Amino acid sequence: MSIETSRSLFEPNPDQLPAVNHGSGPLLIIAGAGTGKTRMLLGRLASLISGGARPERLMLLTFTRRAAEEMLQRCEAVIPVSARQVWAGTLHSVANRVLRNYGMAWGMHPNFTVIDRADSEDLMDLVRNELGYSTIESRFPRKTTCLDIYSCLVNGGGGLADVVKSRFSWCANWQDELGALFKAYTERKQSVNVLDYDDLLLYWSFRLEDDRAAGDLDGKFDHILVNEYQDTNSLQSGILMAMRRRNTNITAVGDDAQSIYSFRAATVRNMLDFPEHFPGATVVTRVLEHYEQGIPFRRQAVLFRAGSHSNSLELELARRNIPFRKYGGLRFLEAAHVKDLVCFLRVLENPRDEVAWFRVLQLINGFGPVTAAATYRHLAAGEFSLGTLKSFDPPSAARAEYSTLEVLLGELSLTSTSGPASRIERILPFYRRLSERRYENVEPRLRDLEQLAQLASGHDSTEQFLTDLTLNPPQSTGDLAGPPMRDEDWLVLSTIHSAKGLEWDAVYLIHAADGFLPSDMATENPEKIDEEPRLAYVAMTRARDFLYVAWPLRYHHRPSKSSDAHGYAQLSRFITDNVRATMEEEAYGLPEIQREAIGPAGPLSQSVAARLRSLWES
DNA sequence: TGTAACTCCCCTCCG
DNA sequence: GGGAGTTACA
Repeated sequence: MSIETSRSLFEPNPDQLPAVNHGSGPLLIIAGAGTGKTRMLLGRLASLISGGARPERLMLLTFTRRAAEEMLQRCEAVIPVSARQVWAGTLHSVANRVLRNYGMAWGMHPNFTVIDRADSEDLMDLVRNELGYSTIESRFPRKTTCLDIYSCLVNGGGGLADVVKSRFSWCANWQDELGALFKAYTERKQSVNVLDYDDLLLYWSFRLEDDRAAGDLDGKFDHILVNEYQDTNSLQSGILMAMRRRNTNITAVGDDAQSIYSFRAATVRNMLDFPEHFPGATVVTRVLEHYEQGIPFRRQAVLFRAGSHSNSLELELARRNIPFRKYGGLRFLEAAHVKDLVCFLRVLENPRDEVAWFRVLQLINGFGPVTAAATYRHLAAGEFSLGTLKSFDPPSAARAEYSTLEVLLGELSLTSTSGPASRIERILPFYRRLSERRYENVEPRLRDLEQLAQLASGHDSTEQFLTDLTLNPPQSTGDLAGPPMRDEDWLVLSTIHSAKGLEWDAVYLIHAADGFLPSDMATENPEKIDEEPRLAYVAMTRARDFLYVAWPLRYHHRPSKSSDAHGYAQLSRFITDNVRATMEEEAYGLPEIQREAIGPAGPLSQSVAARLRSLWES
């Protein structure tokens, strides 16, 4: 990257100077889309460092991984060494860092495993089964719902009764059972030494309730900078307030029209209340935007509401050999075979990890939930020493495979094979035999696993590798059309949520039709309905110069199993043609499918956005 | 009693 | 492709 371009990533325009050069004390910057909020925040960071602030005493927080990645890259381009010392990343990853650094002193078990959403659901399910709730006649909420309620409760505050009543009213009959379930879930996490995403924040937050600990931690950071502040929930803003109990240097930027994370209990209130939470705050509003044909693929993006909305488009793109990358939707780590292998590593690292044991053990033919539970009890009786596996007696049909597994785990626990990559290499042959029985076509799966080993080779310790994988998972690799590295140009497909904070020259918003956007899944209460126009606003304002809003004139219902279902195919061909035409500088033909196509349109997208805005501001 | 195999049904968004 | 529910087999 040349010096000019890297400088321009930071160079604030005159409008932004007051914010960038703000002295001390709390500062809130409210600005709309496309006004360079991130640039302003990075400009401020650079100005703090050049003014003598020590990078390791600065915290730079965001709410999505992509935003964090982008900020870090831009940061490193200008201040390479210093940027790496800044405590930068998603709130969750910084929480992890805080807990790994100070957790021991706070009496935490040092080797905790961070579990992702799917693992949390499995653990919740385990506890739910034990309490006998899964066999109750009238249906108890399913594990996903249970975890949603739980998460809402801890992130948003308020009591169980309130949360259930206001957001999960169909579960009102189960309030007592839910309370008992959550208690058991919490205790179980502690006994098996795992932290879920919420715990990362909760542990941090609880620790801050202690005056001395809070004062201590507060004193370690001179400035805290927060991006996308409108997406904080009350747990998160509580942490920020506690971190600024004495030192009041905090800078937050946000856009009240862009709050789209209510399912994470985020509330715009936090931003509106900023001046109250941080007395003496300076509030800056306004600002600017800028401009710039023959647009390469990578400066174009196709956006949609739900991951599955692009399925047919992906086929069409692959058929025409247009390279693309998809963000959001199914991730690498959610693939069953990747999870299997990760669970091997997890039991080696933390033998108390019940969920991981269940997964590993049930790979064996003849092992179901009951035998797996018996094995775990046996392990527990032996203080979780892997050696006790030998003395467990499995059903006869499973004996041979069980003993292979037991020997393998024994070998892997030796220090000579402690690196994650070498462990994966040793597990693979065993896993290959198991998966040839389970899956039709194992080759692509095994390639994924080699990719995993590749990824692991960058880490010395298994614990560090597992944590990194959970907090910063790789994007799906199977989604690349054509040979991935043939050229550096690819089209971006992304859910609207994952596109937040990013911009492209040309944006195609597809399935802008009732039931898709707004989504028919989001109608249970007024707040969620309000959020849909905000999402549309976010999607449209990702476009710098060209915005296309497209939807099929007709959806076919229920011809299931066919990729032509739902009128997707026609839409897909239209988008594919246009993406290519845009890249080749041909005419931008607008076939009949596009009713209210909106093109050359920096300002126009803004005006449409403004019109939408009036929907919820009135 | 526990496991495997079959069916049907429904498929958010984030860390 | 996975979850929930049912059924057949050891």
